[in-house]
Amino acid sequence: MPRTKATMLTDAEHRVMEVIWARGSATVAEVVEALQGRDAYTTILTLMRILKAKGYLDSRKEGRAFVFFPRVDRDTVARKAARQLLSKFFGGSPGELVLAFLREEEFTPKELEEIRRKLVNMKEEGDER
Amino acid sequence: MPRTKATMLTDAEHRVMEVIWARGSATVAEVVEALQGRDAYTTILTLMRILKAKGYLDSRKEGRAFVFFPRVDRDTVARKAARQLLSKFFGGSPGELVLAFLREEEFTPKELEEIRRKLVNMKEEGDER
DNA sequence: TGTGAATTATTAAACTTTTAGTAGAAGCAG
DNA sequence: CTGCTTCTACTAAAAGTTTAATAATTCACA
Repeated sequence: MPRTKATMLTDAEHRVMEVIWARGSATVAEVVEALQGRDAYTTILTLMRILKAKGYLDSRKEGRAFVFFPRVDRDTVARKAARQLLSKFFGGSPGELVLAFLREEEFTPKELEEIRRKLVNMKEEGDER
Repeated sequence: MPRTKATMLTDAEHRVMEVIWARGSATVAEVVEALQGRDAYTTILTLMRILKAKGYLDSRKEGRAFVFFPRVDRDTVARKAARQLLSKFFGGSPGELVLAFLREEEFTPKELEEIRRKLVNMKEEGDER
């Protein structure tokens, strides 16, 4: 039985993607710099090659170097990761996760206020229709 | 540079842990049965050995077979996984995640009501002090 | 045009994950 | 006690992850 294809970002890949999402695009050298030399140049190069193979990045030659840019946007990846977490631990329901955190009182007062406001807005919108 | 030790549950490990969390404890054979023969007996055995080495499970000999039981409870693991997701994608803030889902309106009305109620309770508790 | 710096390509080592086979121990059924 | 069944221990192979060195290429400029 072949192992099932892993589709999520690994930790190392995620570090690289964050840099490129933040900048819009980047060369290998730029990612290395942004990560403050955490990894060797060739390590980053390998990761970016893998990310391209996986479809997360694309690249075009620009002058001497390749410029890489995202093919998947951050929100989409974030949402997918969240869904996966939810399906594993929270019965697939975002509400369960929220309630788990609420139970632990792990929100800042400011966040709570923002969530309340948002909920009120949604209720009003719902009532109008 | 040695690679940084991965501490989270892998997918295969997670499947096994879910069975044992649900039952309280289980032998290898019981896990195999619960997973409906998805994996060979020895595959599950290997995973349970790894989980024991990682500290997620412990075991005691009982009759002919080993009975495995959790050393870490599900909520703790869930919360840790959630934290990791949050730190990767949502600025470490549970509120950000909630708001992301709220933006997408991915809650059921029942969940929304429950969250509202919970928020009101928390507000009252906060006001009393 | 040759040389040095930058960049990419190739290769791979060490470890983890996923999958499982085989050998051997240990208990139960006659 | 002898063989059957159950279970564990040992072993391992293929793929994925993380890390990086070395070789090859290419461009700029002296």
